Amino acid sequence: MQAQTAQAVAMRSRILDAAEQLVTDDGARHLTLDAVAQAAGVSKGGLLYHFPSKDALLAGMIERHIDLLNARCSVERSRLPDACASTELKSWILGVLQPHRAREEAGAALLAAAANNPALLDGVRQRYAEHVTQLETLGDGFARAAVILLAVDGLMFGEAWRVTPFTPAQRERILAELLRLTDEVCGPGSPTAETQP
Amino acid sequence: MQAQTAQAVAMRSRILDAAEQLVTDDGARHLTLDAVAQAAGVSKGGLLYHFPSKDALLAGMIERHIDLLNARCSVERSRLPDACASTELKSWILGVLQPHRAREEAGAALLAAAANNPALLDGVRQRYAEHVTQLETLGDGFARAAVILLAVDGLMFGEAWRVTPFTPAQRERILAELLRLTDEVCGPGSPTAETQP
DNA sequence: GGTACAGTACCGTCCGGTCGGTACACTCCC
DNA sequence: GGGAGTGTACCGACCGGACGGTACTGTACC
Repeated sequence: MQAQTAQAVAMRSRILDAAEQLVTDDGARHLTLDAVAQAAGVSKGGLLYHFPSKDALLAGMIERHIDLLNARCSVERSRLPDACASTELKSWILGVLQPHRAREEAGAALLAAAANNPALLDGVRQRYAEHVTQLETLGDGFARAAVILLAVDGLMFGEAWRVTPFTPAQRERILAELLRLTDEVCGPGSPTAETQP
Repeated sequence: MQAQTAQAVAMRSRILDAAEQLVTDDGARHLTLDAVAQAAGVSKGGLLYHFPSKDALLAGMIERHIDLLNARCSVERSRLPDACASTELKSWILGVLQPHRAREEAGAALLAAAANNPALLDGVRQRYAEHVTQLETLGDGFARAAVILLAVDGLMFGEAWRVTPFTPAQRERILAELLRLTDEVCGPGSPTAETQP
C-alpha cells in the first residue's frame, strides 16, 4: 500500500473506472495495461506506479467491488430498524440490487478476475461462505433463503454479462418478490419498516 | 460446417472436452490453442483443422453447451406428464441442475466466451429472452417464476466459478425448494389438472 | 525534496494463425 | 488392376504482433 494522498486516491479510482468500463464494453480479453492507461488518460508508467502489476490491478478491482457492496449493505442494514434474522438477507438484496443505475457492471471486476486469475476470487468465496453460514441459522428457512441469495447472484451476474433482458418494470417486480419471499422466511420484521411511500 | 464423419465428430468432441476442462481447471486465461491441442492429444494444426479459429472453438463450446441443456430439458419435460404452465420452468430446473455430476462446469464455456468475445453470447441471450417471454404468460406468477429462473442461474454460475460452498445436502434442499416454489406458481401440476375430475 | 506522475524505449514471452507437407482412403478411368 | 486424381484428417515449424513488465529520464507541484 502507498501513501494514499487524495490525488493518488482519485487517480486510482479513475484507473479502476476505466478498467471496469473496458471489461464491460470490450470483454475481459481486451483488459490490457496499455488500453487501461489510455482509457484512464494516464501513461503506462503512471498506471504501473499505482498498480505494479496486472494482478494488482485486478485485485484492486475486486477489492473496490467488495468494499462497495459492503458499504451499500451497511447503509441498507442501518435503514432496517428490526433486528430480525432476515435483516442481513434484506440488506444484501437491497444493497446489491437497489441502486442499479450506477455500476452494477462492477460485476465486471469478478469476470475479469475469473478470466485472468481465478485465485483472486478467494475473497469473494470467503464472503460467500460467511453468507451461507449465516443462512444456516435460519433452520428450516435455509433453503428458501438460499434461493433468494442465489437469485440475487443470478440477477447480478446476468446484468454483468448483459444476458438478462428484463425491463425496469419487470426488475421492480422481481425485487419486490425477493423482499416478499424474505419476509416469509422469518416474518415481515418490525412494522415500522415498510411505512415509506 | 464440414462433412462430419464419425471420426471428425469424435475428435471435435475430444477437443471441446479438453477445452472445458482447461477452463475449469486453469481459468479462461489459459485457454490457448496450444494448451487445448496438447490436452486433447492433437497437434495444433489438427485442432485448427476442426476449429479454424479460436472464436470458432469458443462458438463450438457455447453451441454444445446450449444443445446439451436443450436435450436435458427435453428429457425432463417428457417425464413431466402435465402440460401445466410450470412445466417449462420445472424441466429447466431439473435439466440444468439435476445431473450435476457430469459437467455443469460447461458453464465454463460461457465464462470463456464472455472473457474472449462477448458477442459469442448472443445465442445465450436469445434463448434467455425466450424464457422470459414464456414466463410473462404466467401473469401474477411472473415475478416468482423469474426468481426461480434467476436462482437456477445463480447456482449454475456459482458452481462454474466455484464460489458456492454448498454441501450436497444443502444443494438437495435448495433444489427441492425450487421445485416447491415452482408448484406455488401455478399449482402442483397434476396431470391435466384443469380438465380432469 | 519527495510525491505523482508523463514519456519513451525496450525486452522476452506468449499466442493466434499460416503454410507446406504427409498419410490414407476412395474413386474414376483406361 | 493400377495409376492418377481428389478429399479428409492431421502434423509441426514458423511468423508477426500483442502484451506484461522494466528501466530510465524528466518535471510539475506541494
